Parts: sequence; C-alpha cells; structure tokens
Amino acid sequence: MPKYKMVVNRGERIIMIDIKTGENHCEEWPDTSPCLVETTIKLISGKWKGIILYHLLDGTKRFNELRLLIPTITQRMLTLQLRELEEQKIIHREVYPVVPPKVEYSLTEFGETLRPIIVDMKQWGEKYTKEVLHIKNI
Amino acid sequence: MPKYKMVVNRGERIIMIDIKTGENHCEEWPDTSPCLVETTIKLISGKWKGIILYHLLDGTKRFNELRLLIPTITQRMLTLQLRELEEQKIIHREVYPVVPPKVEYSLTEFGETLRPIIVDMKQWGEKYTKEVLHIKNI
DNA sequence: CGGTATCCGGTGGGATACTG
DNA sequence: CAGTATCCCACCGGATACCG
Repeated sequence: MPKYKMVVNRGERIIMIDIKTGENHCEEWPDTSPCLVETTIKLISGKWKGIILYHLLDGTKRFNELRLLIPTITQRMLTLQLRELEEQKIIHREVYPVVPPKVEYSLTEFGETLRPIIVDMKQWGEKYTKEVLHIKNI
Repeated sequence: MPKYKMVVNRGERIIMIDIKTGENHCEEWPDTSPCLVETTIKLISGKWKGIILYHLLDGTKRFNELRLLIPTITQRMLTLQLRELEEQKIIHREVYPVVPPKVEYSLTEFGETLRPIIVDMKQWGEKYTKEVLHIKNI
C-alpha cells in the first residue's frame, strides 16, 4: 500500500500523490492534468514572478540590477517575490559577506527547466502583439 | 511618422506600439520582451483561467459541463472568468435561444494559438510533480 | 547595498439568495 | 440551465520610513 501526500491545490482541490513515484492516484478527479496546469501557472504568475524569471534567464543578477531592469517594482515586492522563488527552489540566493552587501540571484537547475515555457510565452507575446493590443485590462 | 498606441502594462509600464505594424518603439525600455512575457502570463493566469482553457482545449463545453469539470469553482467566478476570456477574444460564447437556456463555450482561433503553451505547462507540471510536491503554497 | 517594519487601501473572490 | 445581485473580508501590494 503506497503512502500518499495529500496536496490541496487551487480551490481546495485535493490531489493524492504517491510519495515514492510522484504519481497522482486521486480517483475523485480522474484527470489530474488540469491541476498540473494550474500548478505551473501558479509558479510563474503572481504579479512579478514572470518578469523576474525572464531577466534571470539572462544570467546571474544582483538585487539592484533587478530593480533597474524592473523599475516599477517596489523594493518590498522584489524582496518578497525573490524570497518566494528561492523557497520554491526556482532561484538561488548567494550572499557575499562583504561591505557593502552583495547578493546575487540565479536560476537553479530546477528553475532552468522552466526556461522553455518562459521563452514560449515571450514568443507568443511577440507574435500576437497586435491582437493583444485590443485586449482590455492588459 | 507612425501612429502609436500607448499601452500601460503591469506596474504602469508603458509600451509604445506602432498601430500598423504592431511593433514596439518604446525607447525608454529597449528590451520589451519582459512585458510580453507578463502579458501572456496575465492572459492565462487569474485564479481559474488556466483550468478553464485547459478543459476547452478538449472541445466545446456547456456552462454546467464546465462547472462539473471544475467542481470547486463558484457559479459567479465561472461566469466572470468566461466573460473576461470572451472579451479577450480567447473563447467564443454561443447562445442558443431555447428553453431551458443552452450556452456553449469554445476556443476561438486566437485562443487556439495558446494551446501549445497550455499543453507545455501541463507537461511541465506532470514531469516535475515530485519536485512540486515540496513547494510551499502550491 | 540590500534589505525590514508598519500602515493602509483596493480588489479578487467566497457565500448566499434570487431570476428569466 | 445559466446566469445576477449583494454582502463581505482576506490579503495583495503600494507608500513610506528606518536599519546593519
């Protein structure tokens, strides 16, 4: 009898994942794919995650470099989003014990696996710029 | 001299788009790619958009079909999200003038262009289910 | 330089009731 | 069947000030 981890996904959706294999054995929700789409979206959405990840695709960046690249983000939000991405093992935070402080952020190996998706989204945005023009609230 | 449409993107970021060509000519932000990533994310994020689109990849669905496929969504939210997707020309809403009412939702041709991205996100979610297990707040 | 701490307003979204 | 209409509140995220 395999052991399960119950994961409450968006909207209290429960998925039942075999701890050893990582497979979902939830029978109440035969097709678990939707929640996996949601999981991925949730990882890279949030107001600033996508743009931060996009810039890190380009290589290691210092805190203030990111601030300059994303001038409209507040210091507080940049910190919060970076911490969250760090906790999710998507980025790595390297602190150099020097004065003044130096902190570098980079994608982890896991974070790198998101690269194709980010790139695809960028390319989609580029390809359909015209269409997107007419969309409200964007 | 081309005419421009100024688009205020996330965080009051302004992009300046040539109405004829759809190209961005904003000089204050040389690399406009990040905002295009954000645009794409914004389109498919929102608490329920991804999962709704995922189910519509499968074909035309009625209102209550979607409710059953996404049992945890409230009627109100399903309506709101569907209307937004409709306004964004991503889905099509077909109302049949019958009693009782019958309304069908389907992807537009434009919405179909998002298919590869949704599918990729699903596949990423499937591939990294184990890793995602350990991520907090997911 | 790279952060915290605190305050606070707007809004996303749930619960519930009603309807053509 | 496929929606509206209200009410309400948690929390996201902005502004500002301060710190090691």
